[in-house]
Order: sequence, then structure tokens, then C-alpha cells
Amino acid sequence: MLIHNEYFSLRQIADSGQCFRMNRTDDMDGKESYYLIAYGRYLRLTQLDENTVMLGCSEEEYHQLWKSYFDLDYDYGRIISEIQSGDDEFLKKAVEYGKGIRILRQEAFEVLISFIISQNKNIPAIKNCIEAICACFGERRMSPDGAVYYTFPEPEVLASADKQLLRSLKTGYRDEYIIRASKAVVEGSLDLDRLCYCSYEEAVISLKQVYGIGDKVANCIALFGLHQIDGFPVDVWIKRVIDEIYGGSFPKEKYRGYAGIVQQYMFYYMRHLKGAL
DNA sequence: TGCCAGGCAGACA
DNA sequence: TGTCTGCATGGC
Repeated sequence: MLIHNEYFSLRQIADSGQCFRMNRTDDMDGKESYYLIAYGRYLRLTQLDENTVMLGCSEEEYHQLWKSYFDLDYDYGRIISEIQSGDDEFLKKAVEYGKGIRILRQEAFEVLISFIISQNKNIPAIKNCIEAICACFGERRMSPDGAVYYTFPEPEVLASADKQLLRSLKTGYRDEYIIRASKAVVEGSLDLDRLCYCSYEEAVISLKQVYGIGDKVANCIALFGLHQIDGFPVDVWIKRVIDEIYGGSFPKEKYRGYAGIVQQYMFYYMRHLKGAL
């Protein structure tokens, strides 16, 4: 299945820090290839050229799942044009550098747990920890080309997980956070489906009721798990941008309706400038 | 070996 | 309301 889109870069999405189960694999005919595990499935992807991505799935599966997953109905070009016609020179450079980033429509529960794990960890450590949890608590499956993979565990499984076992998977002090957030989902006090359709502000407030979720993680979950595009997570990298480029305050209200996309361009570009990519 | 990482809760002023 | 401090642990 071939996708032609000017704003669709596998490398930029994989390195944008929004998903942790999309990784580089053996190249295909010298072209960058990735594998992705999401919604219980395994997908192989190859960047054929700057504007063309090949998805290893049928047309039916693409329309059923992956088209939405990669947010391919959304016009990122319009956002980029707006930024490029503005007067923010840093943002213009950030957009030019990361214009292939898209905000994925990931499973909310997976994002909830992944970003609880993410706190005070670097991205490689987060990935390792999530894979360990999937291998321990997920379902073992095999892809059509014979690769073994594990699904992300269901809320009920993590809600009743043994704390010491979780701790042994390098979750550290976050073990209790994971169990309590999973229980909140199972018991219904945290209704992730509902939070997709309420306001961004209400979603963040609700998420912060959960023990272990603060402002930053709540914004990540809102943006990456609920597709609340006004989510604007401020982590150490965005703090650097705000302090070093904007003198301590960033006017995110100027970007109402797509602030989260702007945040991703800034995050990705700052990591590049500081040599973290 | 030491610093840093997509932070948070709790204590305290 | 704002500012510490302790917390686990891997990556570099």
C-alpha cells in the first residue's frame, strides 16, 4: 500500500517522542524501514522517497485502521503554511526541519501507561521498560512475516499486576502509579473515551486526578492518547526552548486549535539542535 | 563515575 | 502559590 504525502516522514515520527513502539528495522533495498506495534497488530513501513511511504498492509486494513492512525485525513500543510506566513523565525525553522511529523491516533490506555513510565526517564529507557511490560503482561503473537511480538496489556491485566513484578521490569517508583491508573480505567473513574470528546482543559483536569499524573504527563496523554490537539506538554526540552528562545514565556494561545502540533515541531527541532537526535 | 532523563507527590515557607 | 527534596533506574 503506497501513500503519497508531502508531510509524512517515518523517521521524524519515530523520533518525535510521541510513540515508543515504532523502531527502525533492516532496510529494504537501501530504504529506511520501521516496524510498528499498535492496536494488537504489527506493521512494517518503508520510506521509499521523501513523499512516499509503503505500508505493509492490505488496502482494507489501511482504510480500517492505519489511515486514521497516521492522521492522514488532517491537512498538516495548512498548519505549516500558517506558521511559515507568520513572524516566528524559530518556529519557521522548526517546521522546515520536522514537517513530516504527524500526531498519531494511538490507543489511549497505552499512551496513559507509557507516559506515566516516561517521567524522569530518557526515551531509550522508556522503550525498554515498555517492551519488558508487554513481554511480561501482553499477548504473544506472530506477524505475517514471522516476527514474534507482544501486544500492549489490557487495563484489567495491569490493574491486577503484582507490584514487585512490575518493579522488576524497571518501572522504579512508577509501579504504584501504573497500577492505580489502570484501576481507575477498569473501575470507570477515568473514562478515556469520554475525555476524547470533552474540552482539552477538562481532559487535563480529569487526568490529573489520577495519582502519579501531573501537568506534563496529563498534557502528553491528552495530545497523544486523546488527540486533544491543544495539549501542550512542557518537558525539559520545551522548557529549554521557552527559556532560550522565547525569554521565559511562549504565546501558545496564538496557536489555538493546533498548539500540540507546534509543540512537536519545537521539541523535535530543539533535540536536533542540542545533538540528541 | 556522574549527570541527565518527555516528572511527580509531599513538605514547607 | 512557589520552591525544594526524595524517589528508581538506565543511557551516555
